[in-house]
Formats: sequence, structure tokens, C-alpha cells
Amino acid sequence: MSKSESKAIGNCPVPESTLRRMPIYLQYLQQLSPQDTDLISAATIAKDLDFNPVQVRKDLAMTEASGRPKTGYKRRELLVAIENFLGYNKTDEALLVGVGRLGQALLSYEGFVKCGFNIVVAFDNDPQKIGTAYGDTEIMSIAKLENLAPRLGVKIGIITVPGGAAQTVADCMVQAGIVGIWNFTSIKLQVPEHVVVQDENITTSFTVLAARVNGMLQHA
Amino acid sequence: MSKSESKAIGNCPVPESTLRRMPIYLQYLQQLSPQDTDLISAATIAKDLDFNPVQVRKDLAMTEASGRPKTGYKRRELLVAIENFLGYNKTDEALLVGVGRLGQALLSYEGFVKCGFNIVVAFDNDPQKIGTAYGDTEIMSIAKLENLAPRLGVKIGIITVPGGAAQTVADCMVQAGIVGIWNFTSIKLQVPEHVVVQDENITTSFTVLAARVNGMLQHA
DNA sequence: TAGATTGTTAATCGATTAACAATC
DNA sequence: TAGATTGTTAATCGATTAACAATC
Repeated sequence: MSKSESKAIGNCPVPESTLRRMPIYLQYLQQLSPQDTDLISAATIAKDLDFNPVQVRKDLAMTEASGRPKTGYKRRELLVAIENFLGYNKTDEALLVGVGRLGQALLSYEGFVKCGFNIVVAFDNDPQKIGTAYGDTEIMSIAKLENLAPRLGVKIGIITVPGGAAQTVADCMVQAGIVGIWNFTSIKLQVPEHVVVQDENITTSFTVLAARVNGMLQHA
Repeated sequence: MSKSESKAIGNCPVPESTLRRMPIYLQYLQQLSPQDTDLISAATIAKDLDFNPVQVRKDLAMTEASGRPKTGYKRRELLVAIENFLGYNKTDEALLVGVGRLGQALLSYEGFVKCGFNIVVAFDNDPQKIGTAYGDTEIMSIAKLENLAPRLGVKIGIITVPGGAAQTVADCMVQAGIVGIWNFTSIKLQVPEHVVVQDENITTSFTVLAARVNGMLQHA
């Protein structure tokens, strides 16, 4: 069963808001100390995470786990169900272009392992870097991307180059059969319909934080 | 006029969804080539950014800019209005704790200047790093944070330490009078009511990208 | 059994989109 | 003037929350 056929697909599609809460539940369940009870109720989770208990139950209902009235959910079972729901048990391979500070940070981030994410190769245009490796990941010339990516069957590309080079890199990725681009620049990329772009805009994040601190935001 | 008294405050509070689109409009207006017309309509912006035109007009109406029927908005005027709306013309100062790869990437990110964001000092517990500087930013012992932050009047703290140290750092920041924490770890931080925490969870972002690529998401 | 907790159906709320009047 | 575009008011849509029936 490939990732695209996983549990969630047959059922109704998942709202992004629900999806975004799932890793939070997972982290919460993982950090509970082993001494804590083996059973946990939606009310407890909700209280600890500042969520609405109904929302928690609805979210968890999208996984294959089910709770039992009076007792709640089995902690371990729920944890595994969420991992399966999120496809963390299957591996997604990616390539990365731009081995600067940010690229290096991503290459050395150990948290990706837990969610089945693996950066298999990196590219840069700096001759000093080409041919070396960063951790386990080889750094190659960008010229090799177009040829190598299809052979590796990699479907996800990470762009951590300066903004000026982003569109060129994106074009190259599309040529190479990449269908999901994780874009860390603030450039709006032009890509064909079938390619998904996820923008990771650090400036936007800061803007939201500043607005919340300054009380400009609605709920905050 | 301090940031907290800026335009948006007197009026109705801003929905986060609107706020998040503002930097996108700004980037769009900035990247338009100078040859492009000096006037731009909401319809054009909407088409280029794949937004709904009514949404664009409603968003822009929250700024002090106003368009004219038949002609549209003055590009330069709109650009400045958005910058003011977002408070990019005022400076927000921050301190950063944890000068690893990610911390370094943030310290060297030049895009913060445009949005009035300035990291004035960094902290680490590595004796090798303490006393050195990264770019213009001095790296000091974490022990000095509690004393220094209030003197500098810094209100925003960035946490880029390993997860295990995150809560301790957060506690220290709260003691030092920090009221906004930008948390790059996946730990759920415990803080007093008055402190705003913005979680920047790279794993969640990846999860959303993977879900979109695999067609698990609703709209995608 | 009684009480607690789940899971579902209905109500509320807010954001997006549509319809339209105002205006240049 | 006629036509295009803004800005606002109303309708739709989806997510959150409340009410409640089912069940252990």
C-alpha cells in the first residue's frame, strides 16, 4: 500500500486544520511520561493542549483508533494510529537545493526521521561544496539534478537558495519530475498545475507573531 | 506612535488569514518590474496570485490605501500602506537563544530588515561560541540573558535550542520580561497567560506538504 | 445500575464568495 | 455618457462548538 492509498484517502478528505493538529497530538502523547496512565481521555488531552474536547474527539475519529466510553483511548494505540494516519511509517524521499545555513540546518535536523522524511541528496553551485557530503548526504552540482532525480524517483524538492535563483531551481525541479516543492524563499513560484508548492515564509511567521504580541489579532 | 498603536488597532481586529496574505501582496507589488504600470487593479492582483478579487479588495481595504473606481490602486501608495499596516516601518527587537545551524541561519537572514525585525543579541551555552560574534550579533552566555534582556527592553525571544532545553530557556525568557516567544522546537511550552508563543514546527509543515502531494487534503 | 466518556447530529461562528450599489 | 472598478451588504461555505444519544 503506497502512501497515496493510506487510510485517509478512502474516507472523506481531511481538513488542513485537522491535519495540522495531528502532529501536536502525537508530540503530546509521546512526551507523556511512562508513569502516566495507559489510558487517556479526550478531555485530558484538550485541557493540556488548550483545545476544545469535541474537536479532539472529532480529530481523533479520523484515525483508525477508537476510544471506549468511560475509559478513553489507549495511549499507545492512539499514538500508532496517528502515525499511520500521517503516513509517518512510510518513507518520503526528497532532494534539497541550496546548502547554505538553512539548507544545512534542514540536512542536520534529526526530527525528520520520526515522520518518515529523508533527504537523499543535496545540490549546490559552489565548487567548494560540490563533491563533499553533509552528514550522510552527498552534495552534487545542480547540473546533475535533472538527470539524477528521475532515476532516484524523488518526488519532493526543497528550495533553500537565495530568492533570485528560486524560479530557475523550481523550473529545473519540475523538469526532473518533482511534484511537491517546499519553498523557503519569499518568491512566488510559477509552476504547472500538477505541482504542489508549499511556501515556508519566515517573514510571514514573524509578522503574525509581532501582530499577536501587539494585540492586533482577533482571537489572540 | 508605538507599534501597538498603529493603524490596525483602532479599527476592528485583523483576521489572521488576512494578515497572512498581506506579506504576499507586498512581495507581489515589490517584484513587479518598474516598467509595469503605476496603477494596479484588484482583479490583476487576484489573477496573478490565484486569489478571489473580492478577497483582495477586502484585505486591502484594511490598510490606509484606497483604490479609485475605473483605475485601481496606485502601486507605490498601496505598497507603503501595506508596510505601514504591518508595522514594517517600526523596529521590533529580539534576542535569540541557541546558535546552532538554524540559529545561524536566522541570524544571517537578510530579509528581516525589510520587515523591521532586528535580532540584537544571541545566547548559547557553548564556551567556544560565547564571546564571539555572528555577523553583527554578539553571542553571550545564557547566564546573562535574565539580566540583559530587561535592560535592553527586548520583548521577543527566539528559541532555536534542542527540544530538551526549550522549556528551561522559555522560563528564563519569561523571567526576563519577554512577552513573545518564537519557538522553533516541537516542544509545547508552558508559559503564563500574558506570554504569546508562536510555534514554528517544521515537521508539521512537512506533514502538510506530504498530505497535499498525496492528495489527502480537501481543497488541494 | 449509575456515571463517565465517546461519537454524532445540530447550532454557531467566522471567513470566503457573490451580488450590487457607488463612483470615477 | 457608458463602462470599469471599487467597496459594501448579503449569501454561502466550512470549521468550531454545543447538545445529546449511544455505550461501556
